[in-house]
Amino acid sequence: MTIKEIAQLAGVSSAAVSRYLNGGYISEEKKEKIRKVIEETGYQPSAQARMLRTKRACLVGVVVPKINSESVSRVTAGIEQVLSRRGYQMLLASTDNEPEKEITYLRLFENYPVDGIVLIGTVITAEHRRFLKESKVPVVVVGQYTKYANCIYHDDYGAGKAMGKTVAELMMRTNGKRGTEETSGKVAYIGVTREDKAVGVSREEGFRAGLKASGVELSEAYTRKAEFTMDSGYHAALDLLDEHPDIQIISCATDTIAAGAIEALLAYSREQVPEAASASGTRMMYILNRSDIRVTGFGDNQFLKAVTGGIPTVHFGYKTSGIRGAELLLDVIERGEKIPVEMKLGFRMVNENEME
Amino acid sequence: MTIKEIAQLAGVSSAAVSRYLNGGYISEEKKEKIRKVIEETGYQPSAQARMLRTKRACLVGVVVPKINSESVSRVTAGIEQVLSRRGYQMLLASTDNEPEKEITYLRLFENYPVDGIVLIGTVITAEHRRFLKESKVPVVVVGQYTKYANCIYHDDYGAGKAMGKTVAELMMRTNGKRGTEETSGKVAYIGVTREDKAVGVSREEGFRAGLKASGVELSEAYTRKAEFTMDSGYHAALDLLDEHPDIQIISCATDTIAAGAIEALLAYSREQVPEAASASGTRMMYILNRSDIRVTGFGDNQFLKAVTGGIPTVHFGYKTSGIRGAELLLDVIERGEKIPVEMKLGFRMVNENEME
DNA sequence: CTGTTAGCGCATTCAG
DNA sequence: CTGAATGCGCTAACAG
Repeated sequence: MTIKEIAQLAGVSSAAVSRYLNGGYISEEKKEKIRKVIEETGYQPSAQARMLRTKRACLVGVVVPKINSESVSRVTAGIEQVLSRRGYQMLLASTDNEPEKEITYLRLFENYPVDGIVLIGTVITAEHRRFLKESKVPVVVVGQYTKYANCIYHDDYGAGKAMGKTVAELMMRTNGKRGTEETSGKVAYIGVTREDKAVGVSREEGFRAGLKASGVELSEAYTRKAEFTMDSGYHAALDLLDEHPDIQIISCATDTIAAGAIEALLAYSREQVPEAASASGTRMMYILNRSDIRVTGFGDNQFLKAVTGGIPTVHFGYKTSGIRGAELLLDVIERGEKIPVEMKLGFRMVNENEME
Repeated sequence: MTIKEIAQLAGVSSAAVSRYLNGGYISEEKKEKIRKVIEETGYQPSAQARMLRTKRACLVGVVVPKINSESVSRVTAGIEQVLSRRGYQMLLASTDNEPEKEITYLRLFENYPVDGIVLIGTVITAEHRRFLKESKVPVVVVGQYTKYANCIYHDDYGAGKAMGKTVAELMMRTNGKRGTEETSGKVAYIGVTREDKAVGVSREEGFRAGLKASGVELSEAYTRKAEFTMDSGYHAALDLLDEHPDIQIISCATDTIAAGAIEALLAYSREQVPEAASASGTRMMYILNRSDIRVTGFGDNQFLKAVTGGIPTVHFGYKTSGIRGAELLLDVIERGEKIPVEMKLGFRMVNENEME
């Protein structure tokens, strides 16, 4: 079905049909004829051809690192919220944490009918920068700082620092000492690649600074790097536990990694007290953490909170960043806003006094 | 930048450039010239215009009910795997569990340059059926049975039945009785809307049948309906617990709902033994379930497994359904396969003897 | 091997 | 108000 065929069937010109479709001048009489033909045929105009002409799609593409993530879904929920309110639709492309795929999908969107792109950033490579500089369609980056595009990011350093302080206090409360050898070296950290500036660098540096401010040092032997997966967190934590029996706290760069760490502690407990657990009579009792080890995270994952009761973590305004990001994008799409924007969003500690 | 401009700059025809781009006959000499111009200008062909011509996009659209879901992400992982291997890319559209949005996005994809569509189905309405029947592009439905399109679905009934039997056995082991009043009425079920044929009907009916086969009856007073969210499961479970102090098992239609139920039990335990918990000295000990209540789910969620140690659940071949779905789709896209296919995938019980 | 030509399906002039 | 004509950027014949 093409607009031309509809025009023939209705005995009008294709232009008339086009006007009918787009609200141009047209007589009631022809309007009715066209309406009927369209109804009968079930004709649907090709969005594709329209876009080739108009250069407007009322569509934005969002490139995300992965699909199954609470933080990502909160951001996209925010984006979707403002988009739909303003008559836009949203398409997603998931890169499965492969930066090269990110470029591929950015280019795909660039040459596809989308009016703008939101990149939920992880690693910003030279290729990324080149793209941001040269892109034909407006882009806003969410979750990472960059000077090559409008961006909205979170105060990862501040959040890390706050968490560092919280952890240090926890240690002190437990040990009743301050910065002595007895306490130092007993907090472990599972981070991520430093290529991720927000999570891998700022968050970790902040964490270190927060600890230090309270007189606690994070020793290198007590740190590990993990991927952004539970499984990776599990292995990192296991490794940590094997090598350092004196660990009291395992702080993780994300709640997902923290979930893996909790899994590791669970496995550890089982190993250590298989008899006690199964002989206890109340089979349904799980010991989530080795009694002297606690886990912290970042991201305020609701799932984790539900099933564990909540570990100390940080709430970022993910949904807000999505909202603001979409607004920024629409500003440049619709109003040609040219002034670059960098926006930093705050955070909120969660469960810092958990189990106090 | 258009192909025409490149052609001028390189002193060749636009057709030559097109051939260069698409691997047609072209002399080394011109090839070199064109290569240079393209490099200098950073020209990128408009995928959009190309598709208008070729009617091929090497792209498939996937409509999903939500983004933050392990089952959905496993399906898309499967799809992506075969797609990328065959040179296709994947775009996602999330409907946030609103069936109307599903139609909207299906129509978007229909008129957008995609070669095919995968619908991860929830509710199949009359509108859906109409779309499936009339769609201009091939569609395959994953997760629901339908006769209006190629579909791949899971044995929800069988899985429900197996779970029913498992639960019944659990009850019997615990109570040492079989089908007496003492045991009947003590298993609760949190289901979902019956509009979802797979999860809301088959799974639940199967569950009932499984229980019945073992002499246990599920009484209506012990069932609740929930959305596909943790929060909804939480409230449903709380309600159940309030009304029926004799519940021994809460079976949930999904692991996500089960997570909510676990959260409810946690909240309950806290309420009931606030002193005991905080006075126990080992602050990090969580009691996940009220000692006499267990929770079961469906879906084999890895996150849940990690942090709880694993509840009885069933593993569906989600990734496999994605793989098969994509293969089916490509068969009709590339080879014009016309024979309709319905594929039912099996399941595997997980943790059925958990804490035996 | 190469350039010219003719559309893909639509929206937009521009004369009526 | 309306239709004929033009072209968005590209590819697919077609004749060189």
